[in-house]
Amino acid sequence: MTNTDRPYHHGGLRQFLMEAACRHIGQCGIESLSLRALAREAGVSQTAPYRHFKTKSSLIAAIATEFFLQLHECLEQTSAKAGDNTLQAILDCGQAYMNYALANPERYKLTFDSAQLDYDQHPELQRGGDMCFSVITNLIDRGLEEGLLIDQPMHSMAGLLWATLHGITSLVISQSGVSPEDLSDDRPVVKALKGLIEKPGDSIALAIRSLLRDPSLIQQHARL
Amino acid sequence: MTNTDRPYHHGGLRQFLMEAACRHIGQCGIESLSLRALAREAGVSQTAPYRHFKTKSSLIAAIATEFFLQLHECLEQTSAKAGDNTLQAILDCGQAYMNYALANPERYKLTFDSAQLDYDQHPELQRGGDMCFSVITNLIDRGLEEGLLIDQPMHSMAGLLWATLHGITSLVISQSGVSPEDLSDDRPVVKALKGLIEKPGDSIALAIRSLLRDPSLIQQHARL
DNA sequence: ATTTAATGTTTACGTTGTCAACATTCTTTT
DNA sequence: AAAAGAATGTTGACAACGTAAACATTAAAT
Repeated sequence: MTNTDRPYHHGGLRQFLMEAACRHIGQCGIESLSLRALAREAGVSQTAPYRHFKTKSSLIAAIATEFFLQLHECLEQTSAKAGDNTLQAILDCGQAYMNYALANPERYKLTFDSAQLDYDQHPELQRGGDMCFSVITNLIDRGLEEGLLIDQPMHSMAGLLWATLHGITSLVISQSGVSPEDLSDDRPVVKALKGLIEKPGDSIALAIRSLLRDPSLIQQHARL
Repeated sequence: MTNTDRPYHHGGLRQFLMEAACRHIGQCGIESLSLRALAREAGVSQTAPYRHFKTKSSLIAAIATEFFLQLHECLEQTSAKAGDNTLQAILDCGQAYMNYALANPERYKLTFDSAQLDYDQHPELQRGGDMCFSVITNLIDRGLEEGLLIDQPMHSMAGLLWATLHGITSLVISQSGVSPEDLSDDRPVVKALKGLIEKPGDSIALAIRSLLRDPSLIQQHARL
């Protein structure tokens, strides 16, 4: 007999666990996530979560998958808003990618953490990654068709763009405990990170410059 | 009384623990690193490691610090080898960064994992990062002085270059369980990663193109 | 009304990180 | 050479975790 008045069936335990886990991850990080603690918070026994998730890892995979779907939705909307302006769409999607990730830093980090997630065991994670990447590849395809981009393999340019966005985002997140106000000393690393944090649009624009057939086009979007 | 013939004093336990931990991390990842298991391997009691490291986290920080120092050494040597050719030095250091990281993927990942390491608690980690970054900033400074690079803030360009190298490296590492032979299906994500793995030099060259005052200079180093 | 399935609970195990107190031996000081 | 101090071990203990197996309750299906 539990010590609460909650009926025997929780009724929405799976959803509760995912939401509570997202809150915990956002506040305390993945390292201290504990199924037992989530079960206590839900007011159920410590092994009840195992009725909804085979393992702790399964819960984490579900959270990462959901994050991919949300990120994809955000990128699709951003791409659609830019209409026919391919360069604008690429810039906006880059900015949106970073904004979304930086609004959910722990979940973003988690989603690419091979210590926490085995993509081979979770095809839905592979599909989620594919969906997000397809927004980027579609825009690179358009850019190639229009002659906007240099004549390089689409996958190389899409891969580099993704790697750059991922790199900026990851570096900012890994230093996320340090706010811009704290970054007051004059260490070069700190100044570089401050630039990435405060003017990510400029960094993204500079990165995209490498893909442009006419690099001067970027000057309409950033002072480069 | 232990069940071995080892004298009471191990004699080199700290060094043993660091080396054994590096081997373990390289083979099985950070998630399953256990001080008790390392103590067993060393033939000492399970709390002996706490005479050399205040916490498990202290051991991990020591490993990351050592990695930074080794990476710095590698970058300094690579930069020196290129002599006066700044563009070549930047390209070579980019390649060296990736090569070194990809030869030690789990330690590289660990070194930037904010879930494992609190840089504020370990100033030696901050110094290690500063040292490595200084190789990059020195090269960017030279490039600016020579008129090789566009007229942008040094820290922005150095930050972007670092972020790009970090992004490529991190993405390749997070998919490191998938070898190029396995990447045989035609998913765009897989093709992009394959490109990053097989021709990192091209990706680095393409990225550096964005910083060059004369982008055509990169054609001497890659078919772009 | 009965059966099945979903979703809870209880009991248990092995493992972990870490603490405090004590033990041994190496180094330093007198 | 002896004593004191420091370094580095050991032992006993605690609280917590993830997970498994067996059992219990109730919601849904037949």
